[in-house]
Amino acid sequence: MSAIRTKLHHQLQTVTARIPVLNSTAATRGGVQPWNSRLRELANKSLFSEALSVYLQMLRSGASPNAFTFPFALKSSAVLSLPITGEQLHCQAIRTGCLLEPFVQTSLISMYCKCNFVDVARQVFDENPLSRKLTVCYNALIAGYALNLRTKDTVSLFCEMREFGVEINGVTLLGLVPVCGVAGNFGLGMCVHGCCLKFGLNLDFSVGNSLLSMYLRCGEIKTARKLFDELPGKGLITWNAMINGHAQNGLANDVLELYREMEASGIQPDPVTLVGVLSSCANLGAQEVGKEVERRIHACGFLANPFLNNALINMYSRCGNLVKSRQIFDRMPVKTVVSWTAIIGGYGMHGQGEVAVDLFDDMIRAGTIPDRAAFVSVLSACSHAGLTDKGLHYLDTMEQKFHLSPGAEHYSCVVDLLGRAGRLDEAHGLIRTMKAKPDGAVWGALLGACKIHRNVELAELAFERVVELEPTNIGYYVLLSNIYTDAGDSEGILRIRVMMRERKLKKDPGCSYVEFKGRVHLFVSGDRSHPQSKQIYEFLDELECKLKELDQNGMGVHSEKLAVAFGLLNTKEGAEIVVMKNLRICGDCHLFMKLVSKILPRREFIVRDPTRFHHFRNGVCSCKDYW
DNA sequence: ATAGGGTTAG
Repeated sequence: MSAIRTKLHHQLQTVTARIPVLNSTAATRGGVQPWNSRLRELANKSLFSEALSVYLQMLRSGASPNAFTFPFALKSSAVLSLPITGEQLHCQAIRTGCLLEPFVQTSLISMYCKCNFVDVARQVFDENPLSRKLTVCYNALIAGYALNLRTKDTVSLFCEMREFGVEINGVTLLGLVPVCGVAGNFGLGMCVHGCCLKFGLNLDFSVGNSLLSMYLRCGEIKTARKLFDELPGKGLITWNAMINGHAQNGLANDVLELYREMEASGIQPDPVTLVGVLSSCANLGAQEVGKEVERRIHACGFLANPFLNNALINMYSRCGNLVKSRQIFDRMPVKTVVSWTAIIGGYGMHGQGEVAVDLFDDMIRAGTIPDRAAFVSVLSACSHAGLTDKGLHYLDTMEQKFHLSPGAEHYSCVVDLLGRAGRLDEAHGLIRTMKAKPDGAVWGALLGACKIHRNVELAELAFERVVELEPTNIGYYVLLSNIYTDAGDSEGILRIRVMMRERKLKKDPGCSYVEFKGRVHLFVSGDRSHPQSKQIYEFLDELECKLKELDQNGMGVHSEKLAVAFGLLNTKEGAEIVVMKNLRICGDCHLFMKLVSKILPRREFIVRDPTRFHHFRNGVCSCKDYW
């Protein structure tokens, strides 16, 4: 921090030399008032860079800034995160004798906080005794500490405020919220909620919104819902907090429902709303809802919003519509690393690893610096497409060229990569020497590779580790059990079964989702609650009969494939995507789809299993390595 | 006339 301070100080001195010395004649010549109203106008319209250039024009014209000028200019440099400009303003406030004005003081503190110079803000706060009498100054600094997640400083300042008897208002409590949303600080959040009740601020519109997002960030969905229902006025931000909070907790179906509720309540969504909805569509494979959102984006004129475009690319990629996602990507005038990552991930998921890898190289040529997430997408593309050496090369590049230290999420891709290629010892060696702590996914990837290459000994070792890390993940028990099955080791199978019983682990019932006409239908194995389940089962029986004729091995049809039947039943009417979640990727599932496509050769449908999409057209699947 | 807070993508 002191190094940054020194650097800033140096810059401050150089710019101070360039600042024109203001004198009274200059000030009277121009008159500051018209400049101030122009500044206010621009700042109110959020045109902050324009506001700053107006400020510069004002200086050039010879007018002297006064106490009404600085808050606007400081807010502009805060929003644009321009600490150097902010320091210049600080310096000019000193020269013009405006520094001790409460409004200027508060704006300054806030500006330094927003530019991540909280300690400089603290200095400004400490240097002026007036600060300790003003709620607004405390509020600005508390919010600054909280945003930088400095829990201790945030809380001690809040306590000091109470000790000195400075008035606490809604904004004070709002400022505290960011540190409450961090895992482990939930207790603090409860205290803040308690304070809100104590000060009678809990029904304040903004405080309510803030508490809501705090609970959602902590994963306290039920508490959030209760608060939401109690809030007297629900505005755009209330709905946004709710929708995005649910989206981040992976509750995609609830998001779609909330979105409908929001529309019904007559509140128009903004880009922030739609980003959350699109991310849920991506997770559910709900392309129809996604398309509806896209139409809305066009209608509302949000087309230029980069957040929305990235969310659209992600949604179409994950829903298997690579043509659409590529179109949007190509049309984006400014592509960020997030845009590239979304499109690379899309191609990677579909087994088009070569395209993904080429795009990654294009990105680097275009001068975009990849971050850790971008490397995850390219490494996983390599592992899906079997581009072993390419993947190893990227892992190397990541460290050597971009100075990013790979995390467990990167190593799990590379272990998968080596494992699939049969280089099990190298994969094991990598785990032993990797710098990050191996997590369940890393050992799980090795276990999966042992299944492919039938290595029981290494599988047992990997299983031991993975079960230490994720003792309740049933998938790994099933995987080892299948390895024993392949090896004909009936004792092994029994051991796993006993272990699962001792740990009270039960296999979750298989379930699938189907999107149909903007609704996502959930099917659980053995469940007959769907209103159309009678027709679905009849259709399933019909399918099964035909399948038996074709299938000599007698694979049978499980009820967890209900969703597939439902999707096929409605294909004529537009069910586009059949999402098969939690469905084991085993031979019979693939065979099932193959047979279904023979029975229904003219239907076109897409099946998504947990790792990729399979597009069936005229009885043929587009995925090369599918059969 | 001027200050402090809450919701966004991979």
